[in-house]
Amino acid sequence: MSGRPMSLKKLAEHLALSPATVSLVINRSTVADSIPQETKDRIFAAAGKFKYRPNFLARTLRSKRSFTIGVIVPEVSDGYSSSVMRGIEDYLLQEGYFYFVASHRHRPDLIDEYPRLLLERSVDGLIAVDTPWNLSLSVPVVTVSGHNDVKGVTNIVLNHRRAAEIALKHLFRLGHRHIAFIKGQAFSSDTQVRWTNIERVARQLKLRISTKLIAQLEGDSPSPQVGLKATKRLLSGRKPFTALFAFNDISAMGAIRALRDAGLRVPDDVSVVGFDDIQSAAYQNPGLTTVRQPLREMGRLAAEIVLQRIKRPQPGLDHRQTTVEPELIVRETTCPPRSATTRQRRAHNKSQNRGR
Amino acid sequence: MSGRPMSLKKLAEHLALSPATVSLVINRSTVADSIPQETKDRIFAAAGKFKYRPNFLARTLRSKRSFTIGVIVPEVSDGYSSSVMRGIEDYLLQEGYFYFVASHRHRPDLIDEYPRLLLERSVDGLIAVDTPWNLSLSVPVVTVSGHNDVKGVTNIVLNHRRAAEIALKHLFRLGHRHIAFIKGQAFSSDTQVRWTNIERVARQLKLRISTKLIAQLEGDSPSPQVGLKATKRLLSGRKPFTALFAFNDISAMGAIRALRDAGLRVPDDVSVVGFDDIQSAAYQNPGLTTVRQPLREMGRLAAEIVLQRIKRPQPGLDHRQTTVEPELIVRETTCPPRSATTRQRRAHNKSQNRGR
DNA sequence: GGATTCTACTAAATCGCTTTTTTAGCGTTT
DNA sequence: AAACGCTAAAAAAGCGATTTAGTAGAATCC
Repeated sequence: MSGRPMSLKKLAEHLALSPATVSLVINRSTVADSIPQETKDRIFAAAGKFKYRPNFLARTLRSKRSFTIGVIVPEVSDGYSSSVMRGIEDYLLQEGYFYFVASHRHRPDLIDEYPRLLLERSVDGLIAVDTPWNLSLSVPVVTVSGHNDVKGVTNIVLNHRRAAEIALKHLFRLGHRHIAFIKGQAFSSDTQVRWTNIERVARQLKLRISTKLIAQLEGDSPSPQVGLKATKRLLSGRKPFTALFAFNDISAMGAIRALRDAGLRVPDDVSVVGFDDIQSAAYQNPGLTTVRQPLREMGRLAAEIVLQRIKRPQPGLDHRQTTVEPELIVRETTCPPRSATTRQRRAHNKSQNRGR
Repeated sequence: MSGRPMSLKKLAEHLALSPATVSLVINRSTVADSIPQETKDRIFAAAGKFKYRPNFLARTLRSKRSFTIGVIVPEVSDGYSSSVMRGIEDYLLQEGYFYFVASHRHRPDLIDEYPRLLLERSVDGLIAVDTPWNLSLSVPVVTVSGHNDVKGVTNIVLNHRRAAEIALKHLFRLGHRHIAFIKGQAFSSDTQVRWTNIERVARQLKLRISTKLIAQLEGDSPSPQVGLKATKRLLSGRKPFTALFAFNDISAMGAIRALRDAGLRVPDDVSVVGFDDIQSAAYQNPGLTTVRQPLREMGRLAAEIVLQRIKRPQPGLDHRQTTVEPELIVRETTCPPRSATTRQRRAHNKSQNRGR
């Protein structure tokens, strides 16, 4: 009917009140305490009748709160980010916030640019997922799997020590002694910590990691292709292995494909352990054994923390870290190594026991 | 240094010019044509020096263009939506737009509420992915896989006739005559069209579809679980089938799991065809044969169309439809039916040929 | 009964920009 | 010399809210 949506001014005019009064009442300001209930009722009734909704931009411009969060991810469609986003969204929308998504695909220029652009759009806070982060900004920042100690940034990280432990111990107990590894790409924020912890746990288990059995993911495609290639390099190294610990589920899927293509059976000839437990991991054939990261919970936690920090900024407890726990999900891609290796295992086990 | 970011007013003051002049020059308004280059240079120099960036909200409040799109999806982490979103994002960010994401998980109240909420946030346009749509809004709307004819809404749809054709003909040529089907959930916007076209093509192929071999997905979980359950129902019907055409890849994965659990081999005992070709389809073991929807392209197209309609609204060509083509991706979950069935197939083929 | 405190509001200043309308000065026509 | 048309810029009116400071009138206090 009317040209454009009802504005505060028109509503006030209709009520024969000033815009100030209407605004105060609608926002339940304490200043409006003295206004009689009758008048308040009139205001709410009119607002309802004309379906008055305050103009979001005007309100934000004035009050400096946009109820908007910026989410920066490497890639929206890679299973990892989207699981985290699911958790972020759950909480954010429920709390009346919306969010912008920007995916940088590991391009340094975009990693640089997006935070600025989002800040320009007055986001109240930022969540960065699996993205290297060094910026200290004027709004709260929470990273998921970020490892830099930056002022004003809260990092949500997995207990990587424990993750390495449950995966390696699982393989070790099954009898594997020749384990190959696929490291993450240099740009992934988890690559470094993950590897450091694997080395540490391996030392503790007295497990020797052969440099010939380490391959690194290369290229920024989010597809299993990169894992396939890394595994081919491993295979062409001609040093045998009975198990493979991949950097993530996606690369584990590529690895399995490469192993099959090479005529090896999974898990009979080579056991494979993935990382993340993305949705499709459970529905691989065979089901992928993997180290589960509680991605959705991590996203939710990130959202919770960022909102909490927006609502009441704590000057003291500014930058800190929150750790979440991994869980080993044993499915069908791991089993004890076969035949020849079995004897080897027994021998190993003996010396192990003696060592204790 | 300075408390808050440089504003137009302060910049103008520093230049001893009025805000109006500075605004006009910076926005390259034709009104500023008469202003000498020297002055313009001074303005740009100062803007650069103080890193002046116009306040986004103020600008939007005034000019009524937010350079923001709302994207409504059922679920951010389900492979389908995220592939589409990838395409949407590619184009949008490249064109200087940002987008809000809202996922409704098929809850009718949210499907109702989000468009309003997004409009309140002054989005310039809306993209709805796999979401039933009846609203005619004040901004351009583009749906991906929406099938309602609504004023002001452009639908991007797959050529479903062709999709049914390539899938069924593939199975038919392999010799399958007893094909089971998994229909989509009632809330999915493709369910109806997809099924209508399957029936049409089946008639054309003189292929009888037994009602006992139709199962419908139930429940709104985005996991393969629902496909698994549907397949179990199919299996318990005790009517044998040699092939299964699933509603999507996710349910196909669940179906494969159910078939294996029942001791049936895929594809030797039962061939399976999926739909969508989400990322993980290629990396299933065996690789999933599926009808590929160009999801990313559909997203990109949606973004292109919505921006185009924002930039120059065409009163005449308002609501229309754009069709994209499917492609059959043959991997490893389909093969001719076995032994007993083979004879059957020969017989069938003969009568088929005679029929022509 | 004058001062003080409430009550019930309103005025007006922002927020930071856009955009139409004016203006002031100067050279050119007719 | 009055009228006109440029040029170069400024004034001012929004956009639609929020929020602080203020005020008129009634009630209360001493």
